[in-house]
Amino acid sequence: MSITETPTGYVKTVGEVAAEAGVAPSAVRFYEQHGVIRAERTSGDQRRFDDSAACRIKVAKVAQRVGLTVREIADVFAGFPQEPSCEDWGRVAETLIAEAEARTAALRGYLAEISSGAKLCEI
Amino acid sequence: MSITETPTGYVKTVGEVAAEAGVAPSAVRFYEQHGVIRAERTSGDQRRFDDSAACRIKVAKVAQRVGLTVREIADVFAGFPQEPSCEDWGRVAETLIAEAEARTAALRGYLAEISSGAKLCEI
DNA sequence: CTCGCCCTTCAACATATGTTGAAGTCAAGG
DNA sequence: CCTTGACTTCAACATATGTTGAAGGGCGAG
Repeated sequence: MSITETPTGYVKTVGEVAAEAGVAPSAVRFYEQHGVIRAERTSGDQRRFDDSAACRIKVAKVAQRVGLTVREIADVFAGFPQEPSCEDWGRVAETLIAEAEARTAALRGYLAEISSGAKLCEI
Repeated sequence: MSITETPTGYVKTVGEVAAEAGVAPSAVRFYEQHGVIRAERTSGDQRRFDDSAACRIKVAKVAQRVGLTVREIADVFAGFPQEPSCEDWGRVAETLIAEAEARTAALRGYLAEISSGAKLCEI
């Protein structure tokens, strides 16, 4: 009785997700291998992604720009539902922004220490 | 008439700078190769760094955490005086913080777009 | 002047983040 | 059914960021 066909929307191919996310197909496979996105397989062993895949990849690219590794990004998405709600995205957003701000704060703190001539600026 | 001996304070060895900055000597050589720090050479071809070297490296490490590449960090230090004043450090600080905040803003903007259900969150 | 530690270069290795190409398979349109 | 384009895996390559080890040389203390 359970619906086993298209239980969720795993319908997009590698190429479609790649085009949507603005990256190469090889990058899509890379992100899947590293847990940033998830895929089901067709009977012919081809990957099928849901709609959130391209979105996750775009988030990953922006998060990489603030210094998060692919591993760290995958961790943020761990336990993320297949079909995320806007609230789910909101939680991810908070986590990523908090991390970015923590790193910026570390930078700012260290730079303040130096440029105020604290101890490192004994030049 | 010009003073050619110890024109500036290039007196620290690779190992000293490494210990001061908390990195491996190999990393110090790496940063010099990539323009983050500068060295003079002794007659015996050994590197000698000034006091700002360890400081630059520490800044570089923190800047890397917010996503800047070594190349980008070297660019920030391009044209930086050998013997930087606190104002010089202040300018570097402003540049780095501005870049970090720009990247965080990009992350924030993209995430806001998604989690508000704008167009990407048509899940 | 010699001893030992730190320095030198260079090549190989290691990890992260991908890209490219070869060889073969799948799937959708005619 | 058959062609064709997109898919598969796997290995090699590429760049960034370093580390490690070998072979040899400098420099300061005794």
